[in-house]
Formats: sequence, C-alpha cells, structure tokens
Amino acid sequence: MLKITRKVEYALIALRHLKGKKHGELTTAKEIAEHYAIPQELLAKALQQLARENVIKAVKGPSGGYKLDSDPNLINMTKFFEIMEGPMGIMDCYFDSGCDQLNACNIRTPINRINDSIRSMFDKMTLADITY
Amino acid sequence: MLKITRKVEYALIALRHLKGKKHGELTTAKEIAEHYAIPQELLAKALQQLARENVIKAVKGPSGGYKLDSDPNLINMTKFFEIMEGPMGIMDCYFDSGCDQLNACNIRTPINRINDSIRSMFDKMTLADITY
DNA sequence: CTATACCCGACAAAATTTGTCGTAAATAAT
DNA sequence: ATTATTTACGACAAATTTTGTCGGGTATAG
Repeated sequence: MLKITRKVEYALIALRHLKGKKHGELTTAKEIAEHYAIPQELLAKALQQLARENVIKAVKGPSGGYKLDSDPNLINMTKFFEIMEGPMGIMDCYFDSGCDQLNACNIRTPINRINDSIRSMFDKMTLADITY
Repeated sequence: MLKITRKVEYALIALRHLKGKKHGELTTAKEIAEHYAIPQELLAKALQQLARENVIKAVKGPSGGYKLDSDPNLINMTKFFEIMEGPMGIMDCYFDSGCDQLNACNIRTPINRINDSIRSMFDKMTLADITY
C-alpha cells in the first residue's frame, strides 16, 4: 500500500551517491552495489533506465561508470517515478479505460482527486530536494 | 508503485454506497457486492475490518447488514488507510528498525520527508471528502 | 587482445495480493 | 425449536507483482 519499490529505492540511493561525487567524476554500478550491499544486477537496471532518460550519463569501457547528466533541480518526483515505473496513479483506472464496472463506479471522482493531490505534491518536489 | 489495494478500493465503494442510504438503513454485503460486481467474500472482509474499528456498525441475522457508525468527517484518510492496511509508509524502514544497511543508509532523511508529506496530506483529507 | 564496464532480454524465486471455502455465531421469522 | 439469513473469521489456493539472477551482447581503455 503506497509503497515504493526496491528499484526506486536503489535509484534514489544511487543518485544520492552520485550527487556526492566531484563534478564529472565517474562511479561504477559495482562500487555503489558493494557500498550499500544491494544486488548489483538490479541496481544496474535502475541505472540503465535513468541513463536512457538522460538523468545520468553512462560511460562504457574500463574506467567507465555513471555520472549525473541533468540538474536534479529540474527533475520533479512525478517525472522520476514515471521514469522508473511508468504512469503513477493509486488506481489503474486513472489511466486504463478497461474497467468493466457495469454499474457506474461510484468512486472514480474521489479517486481522481486523491491522484491529483499526490501528483501535484510530487510535481513540486525535485530530485534535488530528495538527494540534498 | 503507490497503488491502493482492492480491499481499500472495495471499502471505499462500500462506504460511498452506505453514505447514500437513509440514516440508519441497513445494507447487506451481498447487495453491495452484486451491485458493483465485486467478490462478496473479499468485500465482506473489508467491511468486517471497518466494523471492528467502529467506522461502520454491523447487525447480524436476517434483515441485518451494515450502516455508518462514525461521522465520515471525523475519520481522516491516514486513519482509514491504516485501519485497512496497517502502518502507511512508502518504505518499511519508516516503521521497522530491522534494516541491515551496514553502511549508513543515505536516503533515510529524504524518504522520511516524503512520508511526512504524504501523511500530512492524508491527515487533512477525510472520508467525507472522499465519499461526498 | 583482453579486461572492464555498460546494456538488455529472458527467466526463476519470492513475496504480496486477491479470491475462495468451510465453519461458527447471532437473530428474525415461522 | 427449527430454519433461513446474515455477519465473523481463519486457512488455504490462485494470480499477480516484485525481486533477483543469468547469459548473452556492445563499447573502449590499455
């Protein structure tokens, strides 16, 4: 219930770690995984997703690694969560239309209001706030 | 990710339904389940939890059923969610102490800030707002 | 060339959620 | 009293989602 997943958790840990490095310095997935004792492969996937969306920059080869690519002030949490996990809503009907409620659903409107509240809260919160 | 469960969904549907009834009128779990085409047994469990916590009142026997017991204005969403699912936090470490991060976790503080934001948002929102 | 590091899809294991079943207890009506 | 109806509740099974692993690939520094 209203939990974030490990992948998101690992992504946050990694971003926070990268933010502590000198500007431009590269850090490997291995280093982060070992430092925080988290599964390297799973962390790697989180990092790959972030790299695909240009939140971080990946450099291949020996002495390669990751570094921040975007200004964390410019990425809000809604965007971050959606990069990591796709559309964010407390119920799928916020996005899907495939709801087979024959009798009209009596909670769609209130559900949408909760969703909007959560989204607007995360819209105002940036990665910089979270990884200060 | 940040999803509510079916049980919570069913509870909301039921509460919204009960709110539409005349003051004191009883409604059976069966009636609600059939009306919205949801599994009766699962709905029943949600209703039982709400009854245990005196959000609704259960009356046994033929011509029994459920009715509202508390003023929905007095029950905020944090309480409601916690009745239905236990402690609410986007990560377990908000409550558990059993986190085996040897190296100090670098995101506990920001995670707690997100939690507090979500909680304070739900503290201000009542069941009445949701089932208007 | 080789070792290192990112990339990525497919799969397996584990955990959680969702749904079902059997049984019990209360009570209204006959 | 008996029966029918309704809530109460634990145990279990099925389905889904999350979490973790594996086996390959590509790029590149030395």
